[in-house]
Parts: sequence; structure tokens; C-alpha cells
Amino acid sequence: MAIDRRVARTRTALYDALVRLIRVKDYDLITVEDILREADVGRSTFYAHFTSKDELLARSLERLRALLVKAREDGENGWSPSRALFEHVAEFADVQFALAGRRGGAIVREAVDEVIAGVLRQWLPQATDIPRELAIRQLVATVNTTMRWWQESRPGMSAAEAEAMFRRLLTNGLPEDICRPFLEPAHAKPARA
Amino acid sequence: MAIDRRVARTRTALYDALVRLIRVKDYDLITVEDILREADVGRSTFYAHFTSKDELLARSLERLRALLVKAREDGENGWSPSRALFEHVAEFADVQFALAGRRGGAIVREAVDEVIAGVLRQWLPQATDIPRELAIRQLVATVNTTMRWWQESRPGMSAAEAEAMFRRLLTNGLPEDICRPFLEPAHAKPARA
DNA sequence: ACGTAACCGAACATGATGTTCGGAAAGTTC
DNA sequence: GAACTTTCCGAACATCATGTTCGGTTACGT
Repeated sequence: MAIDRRVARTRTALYDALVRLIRVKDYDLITVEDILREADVGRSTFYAHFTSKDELLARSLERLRALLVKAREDGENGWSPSRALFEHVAEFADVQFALAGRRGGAIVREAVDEVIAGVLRQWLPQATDIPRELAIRQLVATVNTTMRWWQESRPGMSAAEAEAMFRRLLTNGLPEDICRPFLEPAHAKPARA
Repeated sequence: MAIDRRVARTRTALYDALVRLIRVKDYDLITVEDILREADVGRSTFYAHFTSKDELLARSLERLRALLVKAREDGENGWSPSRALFEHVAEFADVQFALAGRRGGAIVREAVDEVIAGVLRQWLPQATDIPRELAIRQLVATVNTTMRWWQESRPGMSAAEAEAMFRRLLTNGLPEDICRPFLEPAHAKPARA
């Protein structure tokens, strides 16, 4: 009693269609009808499987979760999960678009964050020093930040380099001298720039 | 030739209404009509001032920008801009709601990030070590992460404590031992590398 | 007090969402 | 491969939010 071929077909058609569209236009400007047209699926069929576009997105991100889990289990190329993630994004660099758009980008990033946070909750040990949930969120945010910066400001950079930047940011933090104007009161300041 | 009282009145009425609503319901479930009702403003009037709900949000966040700039200039209480920001959020703790909601939360957070990034771009010096834009984004992301964690997981914590946590995260980064499962391949399981 | 600019609100066009339903077209089982 | 079951289709429909228009009213500035 396996799953009906038709449902599998329909669903992946929808997943693929969404991804294809997301590369080309801001997520929240994509209408359900766009997806229907792209996937060549009937309207009522869509709502038989998903309650909304957002649910489709969330469900289609199961693939990302799977990729992360697999990357850790296989240890392919001796890569860390972190490295695997960056390499993956390098391959599908057009996803940049998904993370870029203002309104839509925020929504997609949020969903991606949730997936990554999910796997990290299973992987990371109890923190000794810092509250665990905070550590997880910070880690996720740093991934997100680095990726976005990489894709937007340094699209030429290799995945390896980007990942190195990420590690540094994550485990060293930011140099204090850069942050000073935010972390210190304004007094001891020479001339205003 | 000052600004017509009516326009000032209308605008602040709309700003206030939006903030009031945002505390109570997810940003993207708020309709323009909700805002109109809450602010007691006519439909056509709204569109005479703003092109969309999102623009209203962005413009109303001018207040936040002003607060940050002022906090730095005054150096009130000898507080750093960072501290001032956390204190401010403590006062209006209900804003937590704005940052929480999934869809709407992501949008609001994005808009807030943009404001903070904007002021930091004027404050932070050239980075020696790390690309400036990356540093800015990382700083903003860390503020965001800490705030959210504070409001969601440790609502009782004082602004001072939360800000201390923020500084630590920002300038020290995360302890490596926590991150290991993400940064190392799964093989090298035995402790120590 | 007068002229002007802003506000109101109802009406309208547009376009997206989500539901319903009968019939066609798989798929699955024996 | 026939019978039974599930899914898919697609058109029609109700609903709701958006954004625009316009004539009439109100309140501002000088």
C-alpha cells in the first residue's frame, strides 16, 4: 500500500514549480495561480494537498532538511555540515533571488532558518556557557547573514571561502574596534565624520 | 509655511494606529481597513499619504531611527546606543508581538534591521579585518537574535542583562564546543580535534 | 473672511483566495 | 483486464483586500 503515484507526482510538480518561480520573482508576489500554471496542476488539486502557498514552501523545505541530515551522515568529501550547506547554495546560486527580495525574502529566510534551527536542535549538545536556544539562534542567524552577504556582495567568492568567513564570524565574533561606536557612549570621539 | 496641522495629525494617527495594531495581531494579517478604522481616517486619505501598508511601516520606523540617533548624541545616563536600544525595547515590551509572528514578524524584523543597519553605516569605521558590510549585517543580526530570544525565552530578564548577553555574543562569538557538530564532519566524533 | 488644501466616504474596478461539485482519468487490486 | 477507488480537473462562485476616483465638506493658514 504505497503512496499513490499521482499524489507524489502532483506534489513534486508543485515543489519544483515553486522553486523555479522563486528564482525568478519575489516570493510574496508569486500567486497560487502562478504556481498552478507553472506546475500544470488544477486549482482544486492544489488545495487538496496544501492549505496555502506558505505551507507549500514549508513542506518543500523538507528537502533542505534531508540534505543537511544526509550531509552529516555521509560526511561526503569529508565535509562538515556547514561546508556542505555552503557548497549546496553555491550550486543553486540562483536561490540568491529567493533570499534577496525584501518582503518575500524575509519570509523565505524565516522558513529556511526554521529548518536549520530544527536540525541544530538535534545536533548541538547542551551549552555550558550560553543558553542553548540562544546559541542555536545565533548560529542560524550567522549562517543566514553570511550567505546573504556572500550572494549579494561577493557573488564571485567560492563556497570554501565563504564558509571560512562564516566560521570566523561565528567563533571569534566581531572585532571590538569596529563595534565601538555602537557599544560605547559617544564622548571619547574626535571629530565627527 | 509650516506643515499643515491636518497632515501631521493624520500621519501620526496612522503611525500610532499601526503600532497599536501590531501589538495585538500579526503584521501581515492587519489590513489597511483595520488601520483606517483604528486611526479613524478615510480610505482615500490614507492613499494620499502612503502607497501601502509597508510604506507606512517603514516611515513609522523613522521614530526608531530618531531614537537611536538621539540616544547616541545625548548619551543619556551614560548609556551606549546599544544599551539605549535594549532599554527602549524593555519599555515597550509588547512590541515582542511584532517580532514574533511568523510571516508578519519576519517582515517587521526585516524593516527594523534596515533601520539599524542604516544608522550603523554612518557610525561604524572602516573595518580592518572584516568586510564592513558583513560586520554591519552581523551586528544587526546579533541585535535581532538577542532581542528575540530575550523576549521569547527570558521575558523576565532585565535590559541590562540582555544587553550584556548581546555584547558577549557579539564580541566573543560562540564557544567552539557547542558548534562542533555543525562545524566538523560526523566521523571525527571522539572529543578533541 | 476668504481661498486653498486636506479630508471624507461611497462607489467601482481589479485581482487573489479558497471552496464546491460532477465528470474524466489515472491508479490499484484481484 | 475488469472492477473498484482515488485523484485530478476545471469552471463557477463567494469573499475579501487593494487601490483609485470624485464631488462634497471641513478646517487651515494668512
